[in-house]
Amino acid sequence: MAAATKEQILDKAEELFAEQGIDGVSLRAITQAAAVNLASVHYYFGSKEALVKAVFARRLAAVNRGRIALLDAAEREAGDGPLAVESIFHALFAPAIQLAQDPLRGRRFMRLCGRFYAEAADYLEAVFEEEFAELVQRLDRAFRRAAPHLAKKELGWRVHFAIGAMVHTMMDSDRIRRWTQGLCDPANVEETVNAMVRFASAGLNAPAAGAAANGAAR
Amino acid sequence: MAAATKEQILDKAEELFAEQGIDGVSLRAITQAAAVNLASVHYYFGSKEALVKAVFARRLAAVNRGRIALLDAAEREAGDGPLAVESIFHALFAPAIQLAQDPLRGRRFMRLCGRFYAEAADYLEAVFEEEFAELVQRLDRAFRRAAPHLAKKELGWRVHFAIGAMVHTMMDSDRIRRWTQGLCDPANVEETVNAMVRFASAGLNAPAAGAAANGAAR
DNA sequence: TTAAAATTCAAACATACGTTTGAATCAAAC
DNA sequence: GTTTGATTCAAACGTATGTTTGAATTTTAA
Repeated sequence: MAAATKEQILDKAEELFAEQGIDGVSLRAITQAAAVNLASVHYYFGSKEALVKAVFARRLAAVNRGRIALLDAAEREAGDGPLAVESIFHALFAPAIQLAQDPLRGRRFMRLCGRFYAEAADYLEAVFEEEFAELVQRLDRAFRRAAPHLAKKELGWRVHFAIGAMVHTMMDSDRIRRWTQGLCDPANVEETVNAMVRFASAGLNAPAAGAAANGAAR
Repeated sequence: MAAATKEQILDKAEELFAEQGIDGVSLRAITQAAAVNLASVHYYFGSKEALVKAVFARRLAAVNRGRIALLDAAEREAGDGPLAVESIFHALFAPAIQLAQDPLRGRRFMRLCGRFYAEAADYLEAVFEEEFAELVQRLDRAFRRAAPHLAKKELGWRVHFAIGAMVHTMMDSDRIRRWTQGLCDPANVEETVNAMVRFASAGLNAPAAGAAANGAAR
């Protein structure tokens, strides 16, 4: 029963942070929900800030490891041939959206991840830079290989937009469901990822700047 | 010098909220930055919550009015002919990104808008629903007209993703600039909106679910 | 069983917060 | 010049926060 307290704190913190944001949740709320003593947080983590980092690090590393593994596999499979934009986006999206499959904790952490990324709290920025450094490099190289016809500027914009689509989906998975009366459900991981990959890939390969609007062509 | 205090409070609150989030900013910080007395907030607004709503409402209504005006113009121009997806997205994106043109206040509010949308604070939810009700209906109708070949589900996903791209750009306009070493600059409104419209339009018109990944075709 | 370490606990600490108060100051009207 | 209302001000209120403390309790090991 030793480390159980630590885990319970992490679990409840993750849950409450996702629901109410980091600033909106007090240590008292966390410890009460976890049925542990208030001082336990400082005993195990040292400070609230350290707890936030721990909550964050517990899952993000795994997600990014999953992404890089998928990227490895895609590049290995492509060999010397062309690398599909679709497989890069799949590697980027799937491990994150996958979190939604755990109906309780995963879903909440997905939301929290998006929130962290969106809020970009001061003291988390460093963790971010470190945690994403390798992935960013890998993605950059992969996209440049998969879409060599794209100017650096357009590639930058479009990858940025694609990440926006992902983060938005991670952050508020309920809005899309409400808005479409349940038709689009982020809990359906495969469908969500596929829709996202199709959207992002088509967006990445959009006609270049010069082309004028040409209506709703198929 | 009467209403000047009120405006100063709104300005500084907007600025600080955008930088540090709503919970992260105290009334003392706001009033000190605005060089007004702490009690002024309650004198003019009644509570912090009311101040937040005021900050929010001051600009969001204008943005959505701009969107609907552009939508009106696009539909009028289209007449009975086809309505271009591009012009719908332009109506949705441009008034929001336009905020970036004001190098000080607008930029900050753009970030704040994204933050509001992302955080979706409890007591703002109602304001949101009300403020966006008309726009959502108009967009829904316009997209169904411009892209009648799309299934409701796919349309839902893709519009959701496009909004994600926009919100992400609004929320952290610095990350894309840093990431691309200044190549992509959201302060360049026209370029940003154009890139976003191209991306979203191509994403909306992506091939349907059945089509397998076919590499980086142009 | 006993000693030592790890963990839990209730209580308090200092600080920061949103809010309220009532007097002081200012602006304009008579 | 006096009066009235609007505005500003310093100070305090009550509460909630993160953190610390030191004793009580449990666990571990010999």
